[in-house]
Amino acid sequence: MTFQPVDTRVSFPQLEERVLKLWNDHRVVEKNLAAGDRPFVFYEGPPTANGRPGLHHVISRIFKDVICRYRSMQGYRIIGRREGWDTHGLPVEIEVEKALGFNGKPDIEKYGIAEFNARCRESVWNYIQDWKAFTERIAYWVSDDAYITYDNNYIESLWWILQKLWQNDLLFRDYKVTMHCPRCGTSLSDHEVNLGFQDDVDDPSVWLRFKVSAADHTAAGARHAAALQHAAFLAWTTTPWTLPGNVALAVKPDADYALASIDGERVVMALALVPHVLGETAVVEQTFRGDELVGVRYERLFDGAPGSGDTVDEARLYRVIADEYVSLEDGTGIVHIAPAYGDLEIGRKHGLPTLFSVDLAGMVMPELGDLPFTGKFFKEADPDITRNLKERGLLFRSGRVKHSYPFCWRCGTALLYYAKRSWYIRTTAKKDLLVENNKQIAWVPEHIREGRFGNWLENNIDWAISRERYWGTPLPIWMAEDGYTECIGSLAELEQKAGRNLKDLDLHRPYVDAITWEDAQHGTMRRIPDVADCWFDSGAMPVAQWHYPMENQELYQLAYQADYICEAVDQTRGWFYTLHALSTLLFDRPAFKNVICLGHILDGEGQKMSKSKGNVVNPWTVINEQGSDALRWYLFTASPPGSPRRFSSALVNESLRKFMLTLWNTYSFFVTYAGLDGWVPPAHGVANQHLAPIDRWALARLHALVHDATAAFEAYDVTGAAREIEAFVDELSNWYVRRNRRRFWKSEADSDKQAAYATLYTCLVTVTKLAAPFIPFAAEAIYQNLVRGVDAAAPESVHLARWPQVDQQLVDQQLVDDTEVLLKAVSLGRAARKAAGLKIRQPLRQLWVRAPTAAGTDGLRRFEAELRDELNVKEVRFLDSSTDFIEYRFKPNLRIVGKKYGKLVPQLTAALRELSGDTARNAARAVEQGQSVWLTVGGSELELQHDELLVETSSPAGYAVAEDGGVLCALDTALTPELTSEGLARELVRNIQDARKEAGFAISDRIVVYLGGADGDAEVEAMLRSWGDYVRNETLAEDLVLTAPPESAYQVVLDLDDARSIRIGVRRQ
RNA sequence: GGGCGUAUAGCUCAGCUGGUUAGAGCGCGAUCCUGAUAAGAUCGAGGUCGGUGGUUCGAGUCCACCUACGCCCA
Repeated sequence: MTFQPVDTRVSFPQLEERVLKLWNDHRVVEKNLAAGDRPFVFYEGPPTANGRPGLHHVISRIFKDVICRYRSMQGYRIIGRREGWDTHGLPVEIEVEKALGFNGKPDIEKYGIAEFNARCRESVWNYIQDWKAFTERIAYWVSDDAYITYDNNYIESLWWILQKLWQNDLLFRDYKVTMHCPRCGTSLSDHEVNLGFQDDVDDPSVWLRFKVSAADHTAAGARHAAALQHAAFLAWTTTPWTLPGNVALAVKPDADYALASIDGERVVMALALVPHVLGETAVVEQTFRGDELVGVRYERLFDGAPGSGDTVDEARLYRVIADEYVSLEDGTGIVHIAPAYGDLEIGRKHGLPTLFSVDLAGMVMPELGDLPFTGKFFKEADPDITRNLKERGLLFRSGRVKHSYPFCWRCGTALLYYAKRSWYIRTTAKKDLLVENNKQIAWVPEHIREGRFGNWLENNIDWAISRERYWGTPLPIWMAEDGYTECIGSLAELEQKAGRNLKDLDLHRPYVDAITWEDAQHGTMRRIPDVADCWFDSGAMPVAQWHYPMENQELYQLAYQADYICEAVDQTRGWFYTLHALSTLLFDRPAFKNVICLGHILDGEGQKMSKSKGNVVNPWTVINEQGSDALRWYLFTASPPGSPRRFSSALVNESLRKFMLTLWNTYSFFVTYAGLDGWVPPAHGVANQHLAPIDRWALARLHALVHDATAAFEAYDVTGAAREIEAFVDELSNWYVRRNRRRFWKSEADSDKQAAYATLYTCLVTVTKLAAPFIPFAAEAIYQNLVRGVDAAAPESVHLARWPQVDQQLVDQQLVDDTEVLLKAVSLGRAARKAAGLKIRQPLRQLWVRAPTAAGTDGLRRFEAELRDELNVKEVRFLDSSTDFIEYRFKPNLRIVGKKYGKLVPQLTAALRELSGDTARNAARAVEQGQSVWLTVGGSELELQHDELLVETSSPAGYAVAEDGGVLCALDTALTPELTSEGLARELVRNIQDARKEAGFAISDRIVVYLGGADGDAEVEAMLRSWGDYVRNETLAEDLVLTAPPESAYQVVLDLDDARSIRIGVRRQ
């Protein structure tokens, strides 16, 4: 039993296809979904399947996936890891309308709701095959057991929720301003309204007098009523036809208002706007703060008409209110409020009634009384209304204005802002709890909680839930002619009302509309025609996905709150909100505990990807070329999840090369040599005492990684965890493997070699498990070979294996830190060589090295062999302050000193700079030994602690030096003939190796080497006398011949200097 | 118009509660190292840390305002 050979020229897309087959053959997904004991609850935010999956779906699905995989490896059973499909709503209807060539609701009604809804039901599955293939191919592991929002069971649960809200007085009927087309007789969606905005629409612009009433001011306003007698409020509007709907005037509470006189009359308006509106001749008599005017009553312009069935509280009408929403940008700073035609929110906030002036056909209502413009179309009534007001002395000024205004995209008629009866969920009733519950949620990125989401909750308004549409969850509200309503909470209840079996009833329109019953008191009960906002469908999924409470009561007890959800940032006002709102309203608790909120994916230029721009990246292209793992890794590591990211396949390629291939090649290296040696992991592991220091380092580093990656995952810091893993793989490959290659090559199978194998094996297996949630395919392939290949008892998939645990025995932070200093020293040594023009191949006599602290230098001592080898020196010496050939420089450790000495810092820095010679050396010694240093600064003596100083060293003469952050490497550059000779030997070896490789020889081929032109060269001959065996050994040369190579040998030329060269030939034995 | 976020090298990103010479990877140039590697190392070119002002001994970091972009809302 041994490992399968691994090709370094791997094709990840092909490998992934093979892994998919393995998972299918062994039903791994199924087993994984069923595994675990402790519950971990995940909620799937349902996408709509009526479009092709794109890159943004990849990112949200893999961020969902990675956390579930991690938890699963920790032994959790993931509840709710299933598909979910959002199937209702206007976008679906629009698609179907487009396909049928329809032009709005009348076309649909003519076509028939039953047939139309049947088309909608089909259309949501247009791309389901794409979705299924895509989901499998990116390894998003969910069960097929999807919840579907149009399902009867799902709808029944929604009814239960609605009834519960109803019972708690949280579902109510009130006006809602919609954009209404008077000609088509229908409300338009936001989307439709946006289609029909026109700029530069010519409209009237009128300034009006609202005369202060003689009496009946409320207490607050009464104080100033006397001063305001015979004055009028000035207000401005571009829609005179809304004036009969006026119920109040609004001022800005903290703005200044002026009582001004002009041409003998007294008017009230915002002080700041007086010069602009009244001109220079106006005289300000008195000023008030806006909120001082609250309650002042004024004379109505017209008698508006209440909505049918409404009773109007006269006392609340025609008074000044104060609201922050009032702007001083234009107009007079006093705003005419007509809730029926756009100011409904403010009306509700201030408890104002709603009065109408025109009907749904856009005609001025006869209820206003006998007026010259009664029965006219609202736009055409404007001049008549203006004239009427002028005749009554209420018009202050009039003109025309150009602004933007919405028109019906279908028929071009000016739209009406119109308050219609609508159904609301009273979220404001629990606003404080919404805010409180949000504080319990852990958001990634954190700022969403207080920022975007928190703000949204602070400004909460009631949720308008009804839609006058067809393809949606029918609201289960039945109403009698007299307005009596009942809310039905289940199919059983409806059956009881209807008095018959409804098991086969499709709960959608129009079928449900046909269910009526007779109420003894109120007569025939009919369903209201509205359907629910489809955000209600998805927001209710925690309940409805399980058909609770009709089914799954026990399951629901586990799954009533999600441990984790993840969607893109646009869901803060969408799904995140509706989940949160419904959970708080129904159960007083947050719906989810942790949430990752993803930024959007942009194209390479930072532009939003959209079909019209043609810059949409098809995920399949990337998956087929670079593989799902590479794409996943890129998306996990490239930037923090909450940031918008520019996508480029070049960067996916970088992930592939930088991480995937580094891991793969390390794995391949291991398998190659383990295969040659027939090495398999020993049953009882490797005894600790056989581990080399670098093995201990690798294991200490590994367990630090396990700790850090686990901690990052626990904080839902996916990117952090991935970046930790990437850093480790890099060090494993470029330090551990590179340093230890010879231990794997050597022919003796001693304990040292065993230790190397065991160490590398442990690192690879462990890191593979850590990487498994991120790159499920490659991790599986590696695991199958390294673990399953030699241990039939191991879990059959890495995704069924357990998450690695930190082994405290192996943790050694000191060793990890010391190695970091070593790596730094090695890097500096190379820099020093580079600066002196000395190749690494040329051995040097001596290296001097020091770390910033004595302890650091001691840490380096244990790596003397590594330093010698890496930097190719004969001897390593460690510097301390007793060495007198270097100069010391000092800087303050600002992090500590800055706070302590404040303004003294510049002088202190200067004083330290002055230290030199023996004074400096003494100070350096003191710092090294942990003693304090006395220094004269600004005339007084300061005692500086050893950690308040940073010591740097400068170059001794005759040495090649590099220094950074207190680490110093100094190389003795003097060359002896022996050193030169050895350098030449290594140069020769390198050239012969190159020639072997270029000639295409196998690693184990024995060869003959010809050295043409070397015969008689004293330097070369001397070198061969000392180093001939070394050269033969390294290059597997049976023979070194000092003659020109024959034609049959592969040849290269090694230049010794300008005049001399060796013609090297290699030939297989 | 409001809210939130983002802005650091040609590109993608680090930069902890303010602190020492602002870093990494990719790309570019040069050199080196290399019989696991599509890799690695060193050096170099490339930064007014979006702008202006402020607080501070000291600002990429904190504050204010502004600009551009993105998202959401109006």
